Amino acid sequence: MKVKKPKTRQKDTRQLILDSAERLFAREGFHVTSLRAITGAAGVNLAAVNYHFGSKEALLEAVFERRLIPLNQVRRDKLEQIRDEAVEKGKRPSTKKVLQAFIEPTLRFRDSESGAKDLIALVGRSFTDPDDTVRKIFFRLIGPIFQLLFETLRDALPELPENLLYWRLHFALGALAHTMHISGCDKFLPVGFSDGCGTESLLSMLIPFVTAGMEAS
Amino acid sequence: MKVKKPKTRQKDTRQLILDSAERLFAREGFHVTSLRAITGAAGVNLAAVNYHFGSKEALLEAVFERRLIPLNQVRRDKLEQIRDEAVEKGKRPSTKKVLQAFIEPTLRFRDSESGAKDLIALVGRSFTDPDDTVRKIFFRLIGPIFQLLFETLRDALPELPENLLYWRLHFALGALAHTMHISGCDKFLPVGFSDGCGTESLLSMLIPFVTAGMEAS
DNA sequence: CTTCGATTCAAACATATGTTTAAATCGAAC
DNA sequence: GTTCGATTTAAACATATGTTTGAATCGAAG
Repeated sequence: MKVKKPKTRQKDTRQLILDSAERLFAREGFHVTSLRAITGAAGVNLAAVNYHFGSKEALLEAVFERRLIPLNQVRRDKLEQIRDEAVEKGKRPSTKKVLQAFIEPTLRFRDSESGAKDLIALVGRSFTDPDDTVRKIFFRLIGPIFQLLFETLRDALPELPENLLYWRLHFALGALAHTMHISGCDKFLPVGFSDGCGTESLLSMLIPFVTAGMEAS
Repeated sequence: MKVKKPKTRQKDTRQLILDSAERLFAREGFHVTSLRAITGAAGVNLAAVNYHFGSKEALLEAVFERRLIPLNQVRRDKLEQIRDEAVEKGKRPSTKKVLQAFIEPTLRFRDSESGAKDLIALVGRSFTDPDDTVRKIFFRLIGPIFQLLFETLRDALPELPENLLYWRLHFALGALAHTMHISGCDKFLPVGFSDGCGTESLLSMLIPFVTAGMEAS
């Protein structure tokens, strides 16, 4: 018989490792974080990582997937809903609503579970991580939802040349990634930035910013 | 005799190490790049780094300083010129001109010398580098010019609440950092992005974007 | 209680890192 | 040509890393 969880301890160990790795990968970086640091903080044996995940790289993949797959589902649903609504009404979707459909779940996700903030900060940085391992795993998970966002934005702004839309989206994602990362864990917040970095406050500032940028004449 | 007179080899070795380190730090990251990789690519002995710079950390500092100090001087001059002009005319500076004064020299710098593109990409990422060493060195060099940019922007948008200005500037810097990094070296450009990523083209897209975001109602 | 596969554990492994050392080499001033 | 300080060089050093191993331990089924 293969399965079920006859043991209570297995899930615990896997979960403890994932939590600890998520936190440390986000705060210290993937390569700088050692398996000994992860297992030490998690209170499990060093070999547990390779037993349960196979390798450090596979652990990173699991850290990403655990939260990014559900988050992507939410973002996809919202984007498709906006698309359907537009088709139904025979109108183009509003730029602001499209951006909102992507950004809101992303930033709100920070408050959903403990540790989610770290994952969001990690994702914010993975965009431009110099490490090929990190970027490859990241883009495999995030690529399709970006494609959908781009296409929905094209519906909202059909008069914009595609190349310009492409780059403006990049500017917006840069602003979002920076926000995700800098507001993700305290160590990256310079003094004076602590005010008004609650999720709702950030949303009320970021969405008008990127909307205006996207629609700039 | 195309060969330069090797009167003293010191400058040559230092220069070779700086060039090689700049390239590798930008493309692979600070911690992932080993001194052996740097000296190997530079064709100098491993111990030369510690002899000429003292440590790997001091080498990173030298890599930053070599280009960032001159670049900061240009940005400071432009910003102060805009400020003086505004005072002279008794008007507030235009938001677009302020942003332009900071962004234009930054992106144009990419084309100034070979290797500058790598440095710009490295700077773009250092904003949110998880490594304390990198961030500490970076903010020491970049902090004062950011302060000046913030103050000049406050002159341009005095009606904006300071906290909102703070965060909008952060969004703009996020867009800039992302652009600096992604357009800095080819390995970070997904397919399809290669078009229109020349400096002038980027400027003509980025400056209207961040200006509109800054001035959003 | 015994058995057996799944898990945990301490130890070892092979390799890579930044740094140091001490001898060799170079370039010019004497 | 000799001398001397500055540089280069190969080797060693101490430490850290991801991974593997084989025995110990655990939990329930027989």
